[in-house]
Amino acid sequence: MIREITNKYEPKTLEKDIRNYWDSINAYPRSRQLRAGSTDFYFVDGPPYTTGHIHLGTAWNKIIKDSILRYKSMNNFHVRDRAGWDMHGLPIEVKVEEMLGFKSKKDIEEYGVDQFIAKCKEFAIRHKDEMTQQFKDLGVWLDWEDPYMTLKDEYIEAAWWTLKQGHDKGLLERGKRVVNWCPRCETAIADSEVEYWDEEDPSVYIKFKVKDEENTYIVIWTTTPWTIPANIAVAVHPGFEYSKIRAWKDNKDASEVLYISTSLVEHVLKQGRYTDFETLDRMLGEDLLELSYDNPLSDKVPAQAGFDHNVYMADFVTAENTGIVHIAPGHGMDDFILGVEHELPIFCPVCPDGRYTSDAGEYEGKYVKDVDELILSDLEERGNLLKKGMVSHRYGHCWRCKTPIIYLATRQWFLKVSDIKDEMLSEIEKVAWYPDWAGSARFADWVSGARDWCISRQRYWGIPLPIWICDECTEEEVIGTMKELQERSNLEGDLDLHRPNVDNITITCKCGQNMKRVPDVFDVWFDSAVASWATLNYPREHEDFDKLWPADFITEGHDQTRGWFYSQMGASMIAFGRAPYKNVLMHGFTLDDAGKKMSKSLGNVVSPGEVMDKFGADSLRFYVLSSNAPWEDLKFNWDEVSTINRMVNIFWNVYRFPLPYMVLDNFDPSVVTYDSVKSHLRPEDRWILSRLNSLILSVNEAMDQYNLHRATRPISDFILEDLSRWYVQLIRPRTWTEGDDPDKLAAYWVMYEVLVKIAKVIAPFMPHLAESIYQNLVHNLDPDSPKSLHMCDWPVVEDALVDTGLEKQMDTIRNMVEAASNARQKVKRKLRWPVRKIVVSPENEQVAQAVESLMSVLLEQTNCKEIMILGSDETWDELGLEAVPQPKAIGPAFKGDAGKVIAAIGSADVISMRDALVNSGEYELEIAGETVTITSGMVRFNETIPEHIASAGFSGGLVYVDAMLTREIESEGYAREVIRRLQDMRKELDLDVEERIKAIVLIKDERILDLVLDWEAHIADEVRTKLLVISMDVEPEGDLVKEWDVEGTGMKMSISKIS
RNA sequence: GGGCCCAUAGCAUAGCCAGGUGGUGCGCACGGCUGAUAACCGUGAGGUCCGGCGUUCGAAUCGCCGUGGGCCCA
Repeated sequence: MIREITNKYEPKTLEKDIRNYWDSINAYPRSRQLRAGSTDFYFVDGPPYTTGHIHLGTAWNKIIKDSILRYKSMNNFHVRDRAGWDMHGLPIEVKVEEMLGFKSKKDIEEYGVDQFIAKCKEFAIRHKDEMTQQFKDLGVWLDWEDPYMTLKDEYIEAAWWTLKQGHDKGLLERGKRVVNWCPRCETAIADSEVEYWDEEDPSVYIKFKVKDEENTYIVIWTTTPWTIPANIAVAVHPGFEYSKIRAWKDNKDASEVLYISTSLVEHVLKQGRYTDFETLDRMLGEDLLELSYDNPLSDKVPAQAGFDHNVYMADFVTAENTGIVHIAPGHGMDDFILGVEHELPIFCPVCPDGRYTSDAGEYEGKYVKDVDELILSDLEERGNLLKKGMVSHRYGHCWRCKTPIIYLATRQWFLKVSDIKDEMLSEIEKVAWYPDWAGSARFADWVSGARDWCISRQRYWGIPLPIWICDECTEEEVIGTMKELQERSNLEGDLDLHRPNVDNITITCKCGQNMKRVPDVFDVWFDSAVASWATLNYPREHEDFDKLWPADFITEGHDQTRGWFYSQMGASMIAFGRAPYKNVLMHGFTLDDAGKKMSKSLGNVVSPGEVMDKFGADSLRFYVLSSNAPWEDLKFNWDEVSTINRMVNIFWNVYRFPLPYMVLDNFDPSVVTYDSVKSHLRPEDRWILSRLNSLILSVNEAMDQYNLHRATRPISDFILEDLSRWYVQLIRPRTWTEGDDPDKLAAYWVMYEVLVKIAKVIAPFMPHLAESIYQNLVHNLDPDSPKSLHMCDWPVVEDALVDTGLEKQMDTIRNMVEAASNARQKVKRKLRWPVRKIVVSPENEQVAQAVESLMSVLLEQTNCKEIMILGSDETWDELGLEAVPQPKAIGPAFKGDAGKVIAAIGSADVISMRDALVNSGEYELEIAGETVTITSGMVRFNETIPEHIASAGFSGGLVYVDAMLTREIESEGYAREVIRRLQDMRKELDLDVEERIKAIVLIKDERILDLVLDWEAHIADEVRTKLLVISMDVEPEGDLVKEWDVEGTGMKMSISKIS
């Protein structure tokens, strides 16, 4: 049996019950198994990092995934969807360090690496479990029971195996490079781990003394004075013009000679407060090559004495500051490249912890970021400081601990991505990107600028680099699997592949000596990079990989362009030479309602839990899916969520509305079928069925393009506009009839059909609500039906039921009803009062036809007794016509008599005047016995509308509402006024629908009493009275007595229960 | 400094690719309905379509230059 439902939509309990039900029947695994054997749809979950609670963006991400997968599954795809977790890396180490109160790597070493690793693992697993629950609460169906986890052995093997492929292909390289370095974490960090924001730093102009030229200097500019001890060269642009100038401050005798870019001479001199200058020479950058200079701090940094300091050419020099760039090959990317090119010393006198080494002489032991002031005063002492100031500029920071990064030249392991860049670019074109520019513009741009990927980290909690190096002969070997490691190390059984255990495993080199593992771990981005095969347990197992890989679909936020989209592409190119995915949907970010990033410091963070608490998961889901195109940033707005919630609530009411009647009538959809009601379908029934099928079609089209907003918005429109505001209003009277009325059964069948199909259509987006409707309306009646809606097939569009012409007609009718209602307001006639007549002046034949075929709907919805349709040139004869004289035309023609003519036009017969002017263009007007002829330009005609008639326009023409009162209409109107008030009183007493009452109505006005009495029997029926007294002398008394003012007439009514 | 995206009423959005009188929802004001009723419906007021320049008979739409926001990079 169909059951009635609660009055209010209560998502929290409903959703919880549904999730419990899913658990109890194993709905998720069954729904997947059901499709085994069908076409596979291989989805790879971008693994969230296990640091704690999910935020709105993560929720949105999983909601998109879940909606698409549910849709695919209902469309008979066999969905593969292991959830994934990113569980290694510096972020977790940093959190654990914070918990343990650690400040540096020394603390970790003292605490014990094995214990530290254990803490990290515990942290990752605990958070994975917490986050799993939060995702489940959103109704997200992924394989939560058997997720892929980057810390598992089989996963680590996938990473190892991939690196081995890189090694075999000659793409793995160990080399000294300048890397982003976090001096707190004491590790290299990837470009993608650097976070930029504005910071105040010194802005200094420094003079380097030119060798063998008295009092002559090259002027450079820098924001990192601490790199001056490591200065090896300066660079100029070969094409720029430079000037050699003599400059002085007030006293020309104390002048200096300076080399500066010509265009910047004045700027620099202003900085140094020089008062005047003269140009000695001008030259191109390339002419500066023979200059050499002294490092100003060479007395403090003895190692500098051993270096030459010369000028070099570089294209990266810009015409800013001085046009000459200070080069420290140990401390800058460009500097390093220039240094390698010219075989300069890569001088890097800084330790991993950011303190100077003994190579830095007197600066040894000082933290580089602390010595800026000291170095500046040393420079000043030596007369090398031209200007010191401050500047606010973008500076990089470790994105975990927020420490400003420095650049250090260190030995690291690299994957030579730059070697395979072109292949990557051509693979990008083979992938379908949604939206297109995510791949063709954005991703392609990032890849074309890609540099070699530094994959080594000097840390603990990560996948250890599987590289073993011989102590003796420096032979390198990369291990690809655990089995390989067992063989090479002569160890048996499962090996712990994490640090520190794996650090102790040695293997024997060809040369007979021991090989030791390099101590580094992988950059954590490499972990998730291998997800598309690691989640299939490749290379340990091959079967799934051969069948499924590459992924059919992935989706992540646009920050992952440089992240997971890229890391996967890189790793896959190395391992397999092709893209690891076929379709990529890039989604946006969640921002606050002002479009600002949500952040703890701004205090504008909204958690998904908060939203679910207020409105439930389904409303949150529908909100994030419908409010934006997926690839646009979502400005979270509470009001909009609440609007969605209102829509869902209306849907709940729509669903609830027919249930009491169906229950009362024992409606059974297995007996009442389409065939049995087919011949009783009204036009509005056929209309809503057509709309329903058209809706499914548009949802299909949108979903095929992953356009979730274009799928969900029409659903919401359908529910509000078509179902709630129209269809339910239309069928209301039919549900009231008693007995086996075929007209009523037809309405039931249609409503049932619509609800069941809509439940299926909303299933991907609002899975809980959809399931609960399905359980009540389908599974509840038919135990053989699938146990869950999410095991059902997606509804097929029934072309035979689609009638777009009818949809258009209904649209017209609705506009007409609106116009009529508008016109009623103008004559102040409530809808409760019938009107005598509505006249439609249609714009074209289609509109007229719409009125003809949907006449019944129009009559009912406008509460009107008769509809009249005018022909194309016809005007309604009850409208008056008014002649408006045109003085502009009359004046010149009649001069002094114009006034008389105007007056005569006003009193002439309007109809015959118009007819004559239309037919012949002339009209004979009589003025005081004389006849004058006027022409058509002299008069304009306006329709005049009588007071009881109002008109309003609509998209297809004009409607006139004739609200003239007749006795019948007044009588019906007053009767309905009385009925409404008695119903109101019933409700106030909270009576049952079926309950019978006694009612007394006292109306002192005899005329109105008389009018109401015409409808006495009808009133008694409508308000279910056993005894009804309507009179002018029986005093109302009983359970509830009220006085009313009905259109200015006082009435007193009472109702009482009859026991 | 560079790449990509975004900017339309108080708020949120459609329209932009394929130029032709800018729609819709929320909120607001007024009104209606009355056994979906702590629900629902109608009407109305609200727009230099971010700014400027250009192309065109005509620009929210196309182009260029700015401004602001987002992501990514240097």
